[in-house]
Amino acid sequence: MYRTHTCGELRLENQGTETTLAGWVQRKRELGGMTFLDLRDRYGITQLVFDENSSTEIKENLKKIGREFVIQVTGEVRERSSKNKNIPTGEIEVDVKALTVLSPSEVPPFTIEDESDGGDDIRMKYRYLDLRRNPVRENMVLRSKMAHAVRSYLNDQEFIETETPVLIKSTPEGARDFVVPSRMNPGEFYALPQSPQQLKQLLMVAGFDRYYQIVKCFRDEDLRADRQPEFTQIDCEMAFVEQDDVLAMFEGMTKYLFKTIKGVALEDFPKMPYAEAMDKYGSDKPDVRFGMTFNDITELVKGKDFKIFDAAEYVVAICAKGAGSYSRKQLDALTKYVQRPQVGAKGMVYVKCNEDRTYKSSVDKFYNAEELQKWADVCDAEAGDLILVLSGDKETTQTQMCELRLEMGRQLDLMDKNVFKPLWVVDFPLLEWDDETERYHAMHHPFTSPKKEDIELIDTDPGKVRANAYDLVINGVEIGGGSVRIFDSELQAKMFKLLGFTPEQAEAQFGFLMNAFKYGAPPHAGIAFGFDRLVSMFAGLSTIRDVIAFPKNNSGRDVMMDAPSTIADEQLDELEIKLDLKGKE
RNA sequence: GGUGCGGUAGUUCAGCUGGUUAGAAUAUCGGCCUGUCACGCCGGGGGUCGCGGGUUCGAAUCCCGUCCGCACCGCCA
Repeated sequence: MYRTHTCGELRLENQGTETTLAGWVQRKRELGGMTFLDLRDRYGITQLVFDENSSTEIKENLKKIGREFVIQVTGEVRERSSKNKNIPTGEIEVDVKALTVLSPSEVPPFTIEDESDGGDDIRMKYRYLDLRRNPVRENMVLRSKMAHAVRSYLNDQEFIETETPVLIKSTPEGARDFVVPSRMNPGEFYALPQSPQQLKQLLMVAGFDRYYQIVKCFRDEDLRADRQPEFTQIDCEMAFVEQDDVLAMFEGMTKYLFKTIKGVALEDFPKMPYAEAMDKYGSDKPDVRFGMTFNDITELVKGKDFKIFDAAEYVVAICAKGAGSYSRKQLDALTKYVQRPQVGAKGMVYVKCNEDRTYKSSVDKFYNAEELQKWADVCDAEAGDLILVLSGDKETTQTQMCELRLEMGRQLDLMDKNVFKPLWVVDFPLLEWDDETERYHAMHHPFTSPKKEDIELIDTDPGKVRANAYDLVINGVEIGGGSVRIFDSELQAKMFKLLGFTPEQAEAQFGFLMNAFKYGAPPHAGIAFGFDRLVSMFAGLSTIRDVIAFPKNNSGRDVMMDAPSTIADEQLDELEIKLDLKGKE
């Protein structure tokens, strides 16, 4: 037996008992005549004591032991003469009578402590050491608990957890596929699923009624702090439901998670149409923890000889409460912020609302106090507030103002990460015009159903058609999204045509789904949650990397395994693949 | 594909308006220490300043290129 107790288990009431512990050496403290050693496992830390009375053999062994050695000790639990209130085992220690080195360790490249001295780079290379650290392990434990809670909730609701294949068919819509060559079918490739979308719809045709899966999905696109090439979805689908049924079910699941895992009781989630989200926040994933909503002042500012505003399609203002005391320097920094290429605004207009009800603005030359007063009225600005204005074409300016609003939210400390404000964004457009390919793309995916009342517009004004599609947004993060699907093969064919597929292409790509719909497809709808983002939100992190055991770096590499890598010529021969790398020697 | 920031001891960083022998903390090694718990004290070792080129009497420092990391834009149905 390697151990009788864990390193987090022993208490004062265990004193006098003989115990055997095994774990990693956290730290040795040598005081000459005696030595303290902190022994660590995932459960905690227990202090071991060695002194004059220890055998020569133990003393010899102890000398060789360094950080991160795996050792096993047997000894008696006794009360400490000086106690440590900071750790649960702080009242006891183990007087060691036998010591075995189970496995030595080289000096680790960074310290295995809560506040490690290691940077991201080195921690990823030695991820197995990083995972020994409490904060990282706690994230993984949180993830495990959340997955368990999800299963528990959905099982109680009669959902069937079903695994779908990872080797599937490539589809040109959407993100780039990761692709796997088939040895038995030379020249042909599987694709890894971007999501099990069609498969779960087939499960509805199969009559499964309620399906879910916590499943890896793969997208060969560039990475971000919140985007990995392989990531985990809580993937769900229901039959004989309408949009509101799905929202209610998964609002329930989200509330259940917040309640059981974080002890937070969420209020009912408001629903906001996409159009409203864009008008008020300039984003389809608004952070509604704070207001500072957009005010369209386009008409108000025209005809005063300020050429920039006169030429603008759209002029938008936000009111930053209490920021009227911003210095020239701070305002210049804000202007610089919106002028960064990532935001791309040409400039920024400000209006300070002074305490004496006068106004100081960067456009005083063009607008008098009376006119600025009107702006302030529209923006609900009072003395001590700051009005910020951007202008240009509507879409671009909305995006830029969205960035500025978030930056002001950060500067004014309005984004408390312990406050959670969820909402459903609904009524997304069905289609999105793509200038590059000069055709419409499905905004969600090609199986999303249009709103009944908008169906006529499909032939006349496709861009105006709204979809039965919805996103769950929490604190400005897109946590989940889904839609009511098309279950009528005629409507589906129409959609494919609209998206530029010939009937032959549609048949080749999605024939299996269209076929299935010929055999009695129930009305169905579904949703998928970004599980990594949900966990990172619960953990209070802005990156999903630290809630993934073995994440990839910014360039999609696993720096620990050094993947991807080249493969042997024999492997290529078997696959009948010949490499011809363009642009590389 | 693009923008920004970064790369200096095992590690995290300082140094960067060019100028003696490139520093600090921590880790590590040695010595002292019987109640520590971030133990303490004393001492030692440790550097291709990412790489290549250029400017200069002289480059960690300035310039160009390149590689790598991070954040973001594009992209992500």
